[in-house]
Amino acid sequence: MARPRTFDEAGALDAAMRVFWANGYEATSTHDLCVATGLGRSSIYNTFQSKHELYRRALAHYIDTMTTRQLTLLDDAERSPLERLRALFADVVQQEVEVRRGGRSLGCLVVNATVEQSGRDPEAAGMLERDLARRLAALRTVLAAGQRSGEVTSQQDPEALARFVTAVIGGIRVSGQGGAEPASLESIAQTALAALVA
Amino acid sequence: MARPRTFDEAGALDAAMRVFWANGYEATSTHDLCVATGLGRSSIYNTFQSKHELYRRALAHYIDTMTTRQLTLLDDAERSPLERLRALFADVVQQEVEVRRGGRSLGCLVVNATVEQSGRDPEAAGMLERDLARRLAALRTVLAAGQRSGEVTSQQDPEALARFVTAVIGGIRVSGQGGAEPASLESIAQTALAALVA
DNA sequence: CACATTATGAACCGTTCGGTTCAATACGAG
DNA sequence: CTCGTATTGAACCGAACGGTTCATAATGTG
Repeated sequence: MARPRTFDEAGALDAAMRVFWANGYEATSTHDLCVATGLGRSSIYNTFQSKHELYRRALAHYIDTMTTRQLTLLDDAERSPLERLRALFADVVQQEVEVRRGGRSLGCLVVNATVEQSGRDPEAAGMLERDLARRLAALRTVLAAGQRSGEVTSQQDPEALARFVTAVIGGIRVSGQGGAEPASLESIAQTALAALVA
Repeated sequence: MARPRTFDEAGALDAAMRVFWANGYEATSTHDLCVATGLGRSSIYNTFQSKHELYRRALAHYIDTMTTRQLTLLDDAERSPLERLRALFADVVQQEVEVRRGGRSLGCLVVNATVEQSGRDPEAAGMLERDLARRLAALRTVLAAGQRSGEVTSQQDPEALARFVTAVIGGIRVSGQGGAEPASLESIAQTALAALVA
């Protein structure tokens, strides 16, 4: 056969994802990607075709990890709908605290990409739209279940409440990037949750 | 004396602000700034020193316009605290609808700068921190007044509620950039407001 | 052990970047 | 009218950009 790779493609993708997450697309140079992944330029271009394609795959990798995790929380049949929502908020806050560097969080790559790229890169915009649709659908389901069981307010329909939850989560992410303390993020989540109870 | 300017510095600054708002800092080239302002390179560098300094001034200009407008709404002695908060949310939603291009909003330059620059540009981070502090202070005041008059829930202290309002506004902005319909943004604001009433 | 095949790093490519220089120009004060 | 000053656009600068080329090195297979 031929000479085998000496690096792990999945590991390189994960490293690239973290660079895009921390710096955004435009501020990340191909040199940055080489340093972060430990690969040479030709290995990167051999494996991922272009910076843009690597970004696409990094974003897909992030979405896959993050949304899978959140949908798992929202589908947890062991908990009541409200408990699942509480778990979702707790997960978001915890994650914001975990990715803190120098007093600020890195936020969420999905939010960062929405802000930086959705108006400029139709391909990224499409990925973000499909991801949002999945998350909204899962939220609508759990919110509707909560309304049926009487735990969740019926003052608005599940679609509106799902949009609200999504917006608050995005707001928590931006607040974390703005330097808000973990306790502040928790209180935001708590206020949002209180708004959802019947 | 000497040869006078043929352009309006304030107008050029406003045009530059819109480019940074739409494209972000990194994706905006000095050529883009020349086209948007109608100035030549030397005029831009004569007047604003550098791309970074022009960004700083553009961000300051945005903050000045936006926060002044919001603080005016929050300080309106003619309205009750809750009505002021309602007016603030309405203003945010209306603005998101107004700056829609190609089905998505441009969001808010303050949010965009927080996401793109706060972890990378300490000067921008400082401006954003000071602006956030001003907005939080105004919100605390009106929320505390609402609690005294019984309009606003006392389940959380004014600081926590102010953080919540700020987060939801940021979330509305990101949702607008993600392509949410105006009606969705309105329902988010409505849900947030409902969470604030006693 | 030799071959076919792939990975790799260094050197290279044209372009664009942010920024500067400079000669030509335009104007108000004297 | 002239002089000094400031503005302007075009030409220019070195550096960094994303991306390619290519000679070299490394390997499983026959």
